[in-house]
Amino acid sequence: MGTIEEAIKQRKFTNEYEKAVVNILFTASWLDTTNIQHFKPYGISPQQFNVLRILRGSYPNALRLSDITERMIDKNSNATRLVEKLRTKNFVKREICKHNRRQVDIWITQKGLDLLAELDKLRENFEEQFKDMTKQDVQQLNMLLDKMRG
Amino acid sequence: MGTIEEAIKQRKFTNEYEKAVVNILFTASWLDTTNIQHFKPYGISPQQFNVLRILRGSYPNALRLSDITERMIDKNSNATRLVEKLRTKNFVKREICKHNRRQVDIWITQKGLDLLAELDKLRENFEEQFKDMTKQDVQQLNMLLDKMRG
DNA sequence: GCATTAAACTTGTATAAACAACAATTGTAA
DNA sequence: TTACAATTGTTGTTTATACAAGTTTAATGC
Repeated sequence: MGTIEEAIKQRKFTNEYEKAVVNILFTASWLDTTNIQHFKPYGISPQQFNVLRILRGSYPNALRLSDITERMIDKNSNATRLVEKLRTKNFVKREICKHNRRQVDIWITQKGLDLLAELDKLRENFEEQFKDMTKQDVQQLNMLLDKMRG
Repeated sequence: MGTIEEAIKQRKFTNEYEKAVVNILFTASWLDTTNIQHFKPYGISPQQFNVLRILRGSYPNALRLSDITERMIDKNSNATRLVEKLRTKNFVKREICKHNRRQVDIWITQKGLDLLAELDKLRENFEEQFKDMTKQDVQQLNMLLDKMRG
């Protein structure tokens, strides 16, 4: 795909910072599109996948909704609705917390774990294409993104 | 904000590639949220802003809808509807192309140019916060993102 | 205790994205 | 020329986002 200039047919940017912003947004959109296509046959969205992975991270312990929100990539998303979508598909279980009835405990189910195991394989293949980058490249990229957010 | 691990309260990733994917998506979401807030008082969305800037790039020449789609950050967006939104606000003008009546020519108006000039100031301030990064850092970041997309 | 405030979710609503299906125009080739 | 295919946009529909307002429960202050 080459440089961002080629990808969006733009010759010049005001400055390198502007270009980096566009580059990040474009790369994210590209990743998202790929993810959507990956997940579609399994009937989940990238955001739902994200929630499932968060819950796998705490398995076998439950998380509260607020924990999920805190850990989500897209903080603006509506965790209530994402969890409800996953619940109707039996990928997660939810229960009002006994000690504080305002809170909701959420677990991933075995069916959810099985789905993730299936998707893990797909994602390994997907990440294969990044192997042109050295481990050092990727570490550097992570460092620079962290630095950019301040 | 610090590292991505802090930002999404996650301790470990499967590997650095996985982490980079999450980091890009998270950073893009963060940028998008900021952009939405920037543009909201002016009644446009980040995508509409993107279209306006594309049209400014070709000003005073028109672009066809297909040109705009080709240059958009998010290729999945519906350029027809974005342009229509901008047209009702008089930021752009559109006309069926005389030579090929399937095509549509689109220009940015003076009102559109004025809006962008106003927003340019905001964005300069916004980019100020990236000045912790050296120019070399940003160039490196751009290079690595380009490399990641292959 | 009782009113207030805060916490933790949920719901409502307007707008936008995802993606397929459709329509209109032009190009091509027997 | 007259089907057939390809280009270029538009429209429909389902789902998701953005964000505000509402609901329920718990904590706090008098």
